[in-house]
Amino acid sequence: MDAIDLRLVELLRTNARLSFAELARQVGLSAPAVHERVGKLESSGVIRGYRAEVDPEAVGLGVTAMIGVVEESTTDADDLQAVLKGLPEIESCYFMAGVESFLLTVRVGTIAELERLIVRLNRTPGVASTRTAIALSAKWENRPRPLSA
Amino acid sequence: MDAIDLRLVELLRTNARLSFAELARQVGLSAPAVHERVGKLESSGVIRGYRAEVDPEAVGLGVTAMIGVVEESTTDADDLQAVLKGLPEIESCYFMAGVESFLLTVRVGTIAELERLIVRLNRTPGVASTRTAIALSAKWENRPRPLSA
DNA sequence: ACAGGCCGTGGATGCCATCGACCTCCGGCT
DNA sequence: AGCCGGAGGTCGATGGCATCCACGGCCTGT
Repeated sequence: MDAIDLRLVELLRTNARLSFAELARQVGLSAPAVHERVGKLESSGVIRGYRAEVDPEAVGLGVTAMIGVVEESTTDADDLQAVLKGLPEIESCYFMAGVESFLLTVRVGTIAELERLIVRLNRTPGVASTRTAIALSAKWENRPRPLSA
Repeated sequence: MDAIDLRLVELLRTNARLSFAELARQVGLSAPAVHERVGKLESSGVIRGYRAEVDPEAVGLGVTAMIGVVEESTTDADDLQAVLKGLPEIESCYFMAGVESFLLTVRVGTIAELERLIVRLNRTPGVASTRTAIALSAKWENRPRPLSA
């Protein structure tokens, strides 16, 4: 993980579809060398995958919300996590410090769908309560931070 | 935006580095046809870009937190948003319903860095107060939701 | 019926991905 | 010091891919 690897990560973070030849030009190595480095970054888990970033509204997921989940004290967080994983509306799931054990970012098509999701969450065993905040708009999301280090 | 477009979006969302030839095989069209469709999806804004997903710890950003920002009533949200945009630690920024006008997801290397960021936020004009919650771990992030519609 | 636009296909061409052979540097051992 | 082995690089070759272009079929409105 040297400076060139970091540079490759940054380039791919900004545009995951750059060709190896183009990456090679940017970092001053040959294409096979870059190919091998990127392969190692992938298999070592530094690069987890490549995602197209899509306008959520364009695919019918215009409603974004954050839901804090407080657990019942009797239950196991792992069990609850497993249940949450089965809900496709949950885009991200963080285990948090604080009263709310989980913070979920959720993407649905309509407010009605959000309501159904909240009801379902409150009914699932292990959930004591939820608190949801609705995003009116995303100013920006998943902005890649310049990697200086 | 027909079923084939949706399929292409879903494929690229899962693996943004698929070749046009491979996409073509998956959807049953020719490579040039797919090339043209994807080009239109990009220029119409459905596809915003392609991002490598990186293990944050591997690039020295092991601390994730969510910060709610409540605005002073006298200030303009746009001005505050502009200031926030200048802080590279802020990965995502949502304008929210509720007391906290903005919800930020933040990525830093150390707790000390987080502390400095919070202090800076509280000092910026227009910010009345902040509330931060620290993520102990990310169970999953930016999971692509299967697009059935 | 027909003209025009949209969207597709197929072929051609130059670039790219990827493999293998080899080179170079460096650290550790004899 | 000299040697050995490994890591990581370059170069050249080759097969596949991206991309341009000409062409054709189908829907739609006249």
